[in-house]
Amino acid sequence: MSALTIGAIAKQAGVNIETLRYYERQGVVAKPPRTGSNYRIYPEDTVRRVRFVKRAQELGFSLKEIKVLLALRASRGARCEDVCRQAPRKIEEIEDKIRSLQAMKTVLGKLADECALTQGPVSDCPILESLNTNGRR
Amino acid sequence: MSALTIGAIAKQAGVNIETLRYYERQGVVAKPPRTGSNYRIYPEDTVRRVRFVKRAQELGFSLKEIKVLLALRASRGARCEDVCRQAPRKIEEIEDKIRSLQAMKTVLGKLADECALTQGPVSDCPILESLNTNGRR
DNA sequence: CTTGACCCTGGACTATGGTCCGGGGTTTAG
DNA sequence: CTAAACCCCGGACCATAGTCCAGGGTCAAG
Repeated sequence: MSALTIGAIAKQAGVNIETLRYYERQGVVAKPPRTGSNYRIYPEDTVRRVRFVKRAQELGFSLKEIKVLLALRASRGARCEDVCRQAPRKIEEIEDKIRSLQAMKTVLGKLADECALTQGPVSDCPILESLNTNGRR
Repeated sequence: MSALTIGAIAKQAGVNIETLRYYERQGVVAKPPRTGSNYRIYPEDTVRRVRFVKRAQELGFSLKEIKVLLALRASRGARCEDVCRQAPRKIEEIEDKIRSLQAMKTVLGKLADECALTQGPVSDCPILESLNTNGRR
């Protein structure tokens, strides 16, 4: 039920074995205990943690940032508030990204709408016009 | 009013000169004409284009993707629709990113709320609990 | 007890997105 | 005219996030 080899973790988490070793070097995944023959043996929930890392990456967090996110738990001497104070800052960062993406979506959406009304050649294309700068090549 | 040197563009767009030359190599910024002494002279709107690139990058688009975005205009033989068909796909990608970010924001927000109610030591911290896996170092 | 699947390490290699450097020409202000 | 400031190119170098490889040990089935 516990004690998985690196290969099993990799398979379950959908990552390369090398990636796990890399994460270990980078400190985003705990150094697991070793068997007598020096094999890593991971607690089962490592899979969850790796998936968390992957998810966070998809959201634009770097490994360094993810380490910070996870370090929310690492401060052994801290009190809950010390840890949880970090959350709002991260939330704001996320909100900023969302706002930026929404702005871009709006722009693209508007252009696409205008496009739908324009049956002409490229020269009339609203998207092209909006990106209009100069010729490439 | 037009004809800016690379240094002027860089300054106005807030990027390094090297970055502009790099963008040129990568094809995200048009190769500008040269003076007799081989200096690049850029049309003024290059600044807008570079800013667009920077903005798009902040939204998680790679230079390659940005090239595609900009290539919406490059297809000389295409009609408007051919170009604008690309937009919805990009919009969906953006929406996916937004959804992911919102999900993460929700999770973080919930945890932060729980945190506010928890005056205890780290051992009681909801964030730590949620990230709970195993010890590092 | 051998074979294949798995694991170990250290180091090289990849791609992306720049950034810096040397060596050398140009332009402009004093 | 000269010096500072600017530009050119090619190539090295950096960080991030992996990925691969060589050379070698381990484990489980037959």
